[in-house]
Amino acid sequence: MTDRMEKRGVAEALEQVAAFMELQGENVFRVRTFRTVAKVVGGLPGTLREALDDGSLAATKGVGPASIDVINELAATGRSALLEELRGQVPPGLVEMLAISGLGVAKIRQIHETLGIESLPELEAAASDGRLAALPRFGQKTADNIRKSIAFLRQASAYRLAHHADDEARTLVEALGRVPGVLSATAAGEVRRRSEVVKDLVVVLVAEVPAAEIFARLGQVAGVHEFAGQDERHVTLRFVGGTTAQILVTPPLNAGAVLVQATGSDAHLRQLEAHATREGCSLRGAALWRGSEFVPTPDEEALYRALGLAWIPPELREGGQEIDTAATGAIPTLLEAGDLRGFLHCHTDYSDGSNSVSELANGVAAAGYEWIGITDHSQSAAYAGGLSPDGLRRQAAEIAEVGARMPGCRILHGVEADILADGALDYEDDVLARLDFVIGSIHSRFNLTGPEMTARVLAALDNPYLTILGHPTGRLLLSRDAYAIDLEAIFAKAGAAGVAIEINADPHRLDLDWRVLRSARAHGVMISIGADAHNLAGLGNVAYGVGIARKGWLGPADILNTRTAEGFLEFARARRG
DNA sequence: GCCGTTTTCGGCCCGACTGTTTTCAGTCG
Repeated sequence: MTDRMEKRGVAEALEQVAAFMELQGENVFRVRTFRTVAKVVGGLPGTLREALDDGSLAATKGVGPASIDVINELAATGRSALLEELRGQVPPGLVEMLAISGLGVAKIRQIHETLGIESLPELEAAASDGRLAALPRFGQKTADNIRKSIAFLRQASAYRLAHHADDEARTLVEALGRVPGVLSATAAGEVRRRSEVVKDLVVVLVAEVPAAEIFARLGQVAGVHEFAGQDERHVTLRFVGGTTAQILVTPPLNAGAVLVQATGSDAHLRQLEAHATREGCSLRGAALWRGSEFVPTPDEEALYRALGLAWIPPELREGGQEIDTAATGAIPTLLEAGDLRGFLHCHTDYSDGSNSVSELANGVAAAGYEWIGITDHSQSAAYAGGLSPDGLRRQAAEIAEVGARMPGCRILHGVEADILADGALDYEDDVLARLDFVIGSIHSRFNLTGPEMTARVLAALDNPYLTILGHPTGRLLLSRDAYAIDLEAIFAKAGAAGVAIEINADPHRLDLDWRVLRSARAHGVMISIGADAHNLAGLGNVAYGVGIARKGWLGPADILNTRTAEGFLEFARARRG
């Protein structure tokens, strides 16, 4: 198990404790404590073991002795007596219901107590046959919304977020790479394409022995529960816990063809097949053939070269223009993580982040960035501890003080200002003028109509202090759709006005979507990659933002935070006149 | 459950929307 998996497992157990307690009617502040501690554990920069041993976890604000006891037990045994006791007292199906939008603790308890419902299928039935709508303070709309939400959850459950898929794939690749006879193990499919959500885990094994021998050894891999759908090159592994993965085995001579086919989207592979046909070739049986002649493809370059194509980065293999472009040899240089000089969009303990200005700045400097832009929440975001103008002033003083001790990394003072319902930013101009830059984001009133939402954002773009439009569509992957907004209109105005638009790199958001990035650039919009980090672990979000930028064909010059601190400040100042 | 202190007990995030109701409880960000 990787360290990230261990932290995630413990964090999830703590979340479960909180959910069970909440459904039991436990004190809301006790519940909140377990949620807070779960977040802290999930956001630890190093391993859980280190944080327990050096006392840093126990010293973290919000983490007390009762939590440490539970975490110690989970770390040592993988179990928690507290959680198991709670499981015996509350039907686990009720916890699943907490994920349904519009259902909170009170309604779930009401449903449980009056209708005896303990599972999602039972709830779905009651929402359809009128029993739910007949309950006091329920109605037809509530029942319909619950039905819709259950359907959405079922559909979403086939996918996982990119960072979860990454962790699973990494664990799998490590384990499979150690199987005797395996020369290399590579995650393919959506993980390798750096997709925002992942349905299928696919791993390609290059082996020096026949596939059958490898298959015979897979049963010994830790956690493998059963095999399914086996043929001569391919097997589906099912793991304890329900994860499944497609495993492909290839001899070295064919590794390129197999990896290409295991990586590309259906659309990419269809286009590739059509291109191969025009070249007098075909991809059959996971190999490349020119007429009836077998063409060896020891790596991907060999396959693409044989078809008269430049190698295509996996992120681009989505069936867009990549094959036509590769035929002319003009695949652009894509953004690399190392191109980023500045770290943008992070929250400190001044609002809802868990680290101090100094801790974050040091973490960012250690990660090799030249500058960091601190952006806590603004005053209207009361639930996130948003800063009053006075809070901003105190933070400015602390940033100046910390900055004086850190010559290697410049600390810029920004804010993530709410865009209010009328499009105004959440401070008066004189407050915004004191900041180095401003990210504007929507955090409330999501239910405006498309035209209203568009007008709201267009109005915000008129504010000369706005530097970057944050998470522009508000989507939460697998949980909340983007709000209705006319992105083309936003792009046109932002491009003309010199406002950058964010790729929010939080793996729950990845917003802008990669599919619209080329259109944004065509309108002259500068793109920034915002980590939206709430703790040191959030520094790792940037990799997902880089993946999305690459999927959108963006290069270093398209990205605002590849500039020096001074270059970035010039961009911000250019609008202020 | 945790914190902080005017320290061992009181307070902890709050305003707006939704669907129900006909004045507001529950949910959400």
